[in-house]
Amino acid sequence: MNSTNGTRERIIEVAKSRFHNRSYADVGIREICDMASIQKGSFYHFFPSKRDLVLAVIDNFALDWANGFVAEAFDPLLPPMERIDYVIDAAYFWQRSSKELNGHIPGCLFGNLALEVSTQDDVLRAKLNAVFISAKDRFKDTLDEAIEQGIIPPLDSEFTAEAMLAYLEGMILLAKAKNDPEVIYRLGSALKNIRIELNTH
Amino acid sequence: MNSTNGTRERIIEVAKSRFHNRSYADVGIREICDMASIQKGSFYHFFPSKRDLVLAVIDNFALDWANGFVAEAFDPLLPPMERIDYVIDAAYFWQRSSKELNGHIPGCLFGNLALEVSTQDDVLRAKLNAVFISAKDRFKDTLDEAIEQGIIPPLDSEFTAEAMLAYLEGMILLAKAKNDPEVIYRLGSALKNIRIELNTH
DNA sequence: CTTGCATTAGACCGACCGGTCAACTATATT
DNA sequence: AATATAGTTGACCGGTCGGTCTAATGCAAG
Repeated sequence: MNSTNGTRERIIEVAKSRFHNRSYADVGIREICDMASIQKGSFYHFFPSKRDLVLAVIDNFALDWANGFVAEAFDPLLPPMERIDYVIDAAYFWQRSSKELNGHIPGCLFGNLALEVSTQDDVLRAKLNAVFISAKDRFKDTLDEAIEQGIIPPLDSEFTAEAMLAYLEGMILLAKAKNDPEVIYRLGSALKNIRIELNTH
Repeated sequence: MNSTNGTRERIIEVAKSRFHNRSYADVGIREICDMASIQKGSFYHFFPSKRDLVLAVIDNFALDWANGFVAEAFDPLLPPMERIDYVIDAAYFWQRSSKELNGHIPGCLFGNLALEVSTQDDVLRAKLNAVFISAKDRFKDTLDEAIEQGIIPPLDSEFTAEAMLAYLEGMILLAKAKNDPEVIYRLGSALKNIRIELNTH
């Protein structure tokens, strides 16, 4: 019943890597097929269009992410604010090792795609936004826990979580523009001190 | 001696708008020529390649920026920390009015381009990075002034400035992904409280 | 009026784009 | 063994890509 060769998975894996290291528009179906050692016909057997592929890639990568370093960083056994430091560490080491492998920083796939396609495809944009929302929620839960335990004074955990995500994406953007992972290392310490007070609106 | 028609300037203006609202890869020479009401021959008379065009667009936009809202926001007559608030206001109103005009948030041209091309073209990346560095320097000068006047406690102004820029770009990224300028409004208040202490390295 | 140069026009190029299609093969079910 | 179906092949499609080229303009100086 299950595909034996896992061709579909191979396509997604190749596309994920290519999209992440270059851009959605710059990577063609032909190239993806070549790298997955298949023919175009096979590709279109599994995906109706390039757009459907990138949709699947986003799902796949969001899952990787959730099960991978996000699960590690937001480990409930860690003290809440240490989890936030862990996020920085994970981002730093990931970008650094990517640079060692490929010579350049790929940045965040979701951030890259969001800036590339948001103005052109609202469905894609919404899907990317959903990933950001779930990332924000992780931060929010952590902040709520820290407040409850009296580790940090009360704040607007919803907005602060969003602000932390913004700062994280911004650091990665700047690191990519500099092609220097150390940016994340240098700026990371400020992440957990970001605060948005309650009732300022 | 000077070109009368300003064809070159028209090309840059059109390209700037298209690149900003869509993406570098997605906008073709043909489309730019159509919108500038010229033929391909004219385009290639002024620009050897599409890449040279985007280089010129970056220069042009950086100048617009420096003379426009950056000059306004970093007005030496304003109290230092108010300048930083002004940056947020400017970003917010700009994105909001762009959305009213086009239905979507274009984000920051430099951020968009940086994420799109940084891994593919090192010269382009370096040019974008230079724009970010000069933006960071504006923040740094402001912070140094605020410290000197005793308005804020001493901090690492270089890194804090970089962190502020990262946060700004991150907010814009998230706002674009949500297609909602209010993100900038909501999160903006945290910008001027970002701090990176001295000697933490 | 002529020369010379900057600018413009638009046909044209090969390459590649995303996508289609009919034929073929492998595999599982009956 | 026969059949159905999932997977695969590779030729093919119209269209667009970035870029070239030649010929025709406009215009200013001699």
